[in-house]
Amino acid sequence: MGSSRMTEYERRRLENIKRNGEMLAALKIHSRVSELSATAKRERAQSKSYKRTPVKKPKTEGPVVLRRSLRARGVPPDAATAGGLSDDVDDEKKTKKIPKWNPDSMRRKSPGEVGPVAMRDAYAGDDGLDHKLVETISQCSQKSVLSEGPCDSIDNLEKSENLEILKAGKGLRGSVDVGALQLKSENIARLVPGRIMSLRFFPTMDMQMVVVGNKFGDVGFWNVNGKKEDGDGIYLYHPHPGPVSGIAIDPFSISKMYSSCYDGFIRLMDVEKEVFDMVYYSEYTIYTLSLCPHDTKSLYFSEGKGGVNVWDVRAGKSVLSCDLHEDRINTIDFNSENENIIATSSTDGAACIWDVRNINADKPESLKTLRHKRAVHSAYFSPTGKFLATTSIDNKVGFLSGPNYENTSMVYHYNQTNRFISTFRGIWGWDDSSIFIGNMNRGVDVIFVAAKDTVATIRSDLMSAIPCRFHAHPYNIGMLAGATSGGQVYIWTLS
DNA sequence: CCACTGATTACTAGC
DNA sequence: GCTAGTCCATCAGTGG
Repeated sequence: MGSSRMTEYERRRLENIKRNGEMLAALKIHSRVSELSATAKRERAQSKSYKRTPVKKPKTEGPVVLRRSLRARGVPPDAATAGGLSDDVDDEKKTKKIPKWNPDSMRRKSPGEVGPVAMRDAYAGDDGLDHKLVETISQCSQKSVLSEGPCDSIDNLEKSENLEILKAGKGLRGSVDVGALQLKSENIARLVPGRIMSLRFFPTMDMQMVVVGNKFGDVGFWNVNGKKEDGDGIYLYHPHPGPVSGIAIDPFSISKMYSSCYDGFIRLMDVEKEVFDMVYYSEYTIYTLSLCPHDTKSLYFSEGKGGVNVWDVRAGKSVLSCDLHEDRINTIDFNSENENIIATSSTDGAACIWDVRNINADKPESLKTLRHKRAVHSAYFSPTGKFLATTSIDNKVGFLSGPNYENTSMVYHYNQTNRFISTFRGIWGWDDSSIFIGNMNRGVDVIFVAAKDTVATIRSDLMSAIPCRFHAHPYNIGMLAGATSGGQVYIWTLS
C-alpha cells in the first residue's frame, strides 16, 4: 500500500463524509423540529447501568471448528441435524470458534451447550441480586393468574373493544400526541454492553419491564420502577453464546420468555423453574423470532437463507419448515385481525404477506409481495391490521393498504446505518396513523401514513446515541422504548 | 452462481 | 478530554 494510495483513500473518505453531511443537512431542513441541540454538548445520562462480574480467565478450548449454516450452503433439511433436544450434543458446540475480537464472549462459560441453564448460573451481575428478577416477575404473574386474565387492571378499563383485545393477548389501541412524548433522565439506562439487537416490553400492566438482547448473547432486564437498593431494577444475564436475534414473551404467561440466537439456539426463560430452558437447536442461523399471539405454543422463526420454521413447543416438533425467501428473513409479524396472516421481510428485497394455513412447502405463494430495490429490514402490520409498513435500506418506507393490500405508497427516509449501528425498522405506535423510526441524527422520526412524510422528529439532549430498535408498550399507551448500539435504552412517556 | 475483498465511520471503553 | 478498537452489515466490485 503506497503512500499515494493512502492519500487517494483519505481524499475519497473525506468526500464521503462531506457528502453524508450534506445529506444530513438536507434532512434537517426537512424536519420541522428545532435542531438547536444538534451540535450542543450532550449531557451524559449514565447514572443507571449494568454491572457485571469481573472477567473470567479466557479459556482456550480444543481445535477450532467453524460452524456454517447448512441451509445457507444448500444442504437439504433432512441432511441437517436440525431438530429437537433428542439429537446428540454436537461436538462442534464444544469447540465452537470464539471470535478473538469479542472478549465479552470469553468472560464466562459460554452457554453454547444443549440443555437447561439455571438462571442463577446465567446471571452476570456482581450485585448479589440474581433472584430479584425472578421475584419481580413472579409477583406480577401471580396477580395475572388471580385475575384470570392478562392482568388485574382490566376492571379499570372501559368495557370496550380494549377488553376484548386484552383477553386476546393483543396490544391496546389509542391515539397519542407525539409532541407530548417526553424523555426523562431517570428513564435512560445502559442495560448491556455493546450493540442491542432486540428489545421488548413485558406485556403486562402490572409493571414496566423492558428486556434487551445484545450482540454478545447477553440479555438485560430493566424494571423501570425498580428501587435503587435493587440495582435500579437492572439485571444482566448471559444465556446465549452469540447475538440475540429475537425475544418473544407469552402474553398469557409473562413468566415465559423466548429468545433466539444467531448460533441456532432458542431458549425459554421459565421464571417458575428459574432456568433458561433449551427449546430448539439447529445449525441454521436464526435471524428473527415471533410468537403466534393466539396460539402461544407456536414459535415462528427464520432459519438461514430464507427459511421459516414453525415449532410446536408443547409437542417439541416442527409443524412447518420451508423456504419463503431467497435470502435471510429479518422479521416475521402477525396480523392482529387475522392471525393466520403473517408478513415477512427479507434481505432479498421483498416483503411478503402469507396465509399460514395455505403455504405449500414445495412451492410457497405469497398473497402479496412488495418489492424494494434493496434489502427489506422490517414489515409490520398496523395495530388494526389494515396497513403494512416496510423499511428498506433503499431509503424507502413502504406502506401497503386496501382490502387486499393492493395500494402501495413509498415514503423517502434515510435508512443508511453504518456497520456499527443496527438497521432501522419503522414500528407502529398505538394506532394506524403513524410509525416511529430512528434517524442518524439522534432522533426519532414520526412518519404519518396520511401525509406520506416525516412530520415530526422526537429529539432530546439526553440522547447520546442513535436509537435504532424500538418497541411500543402493548398495554401502556404512550410508553415507547428505543435501544442504541451502545447498550442504552430510552423510554419516552406521556407525563 | 459463489467466494472473496474492500470501504464504510458511530460509539464506547479506557487511558 | 482524546484516541484506539470495534469487525456476524451491507454493497459493489472482482475473479473464478
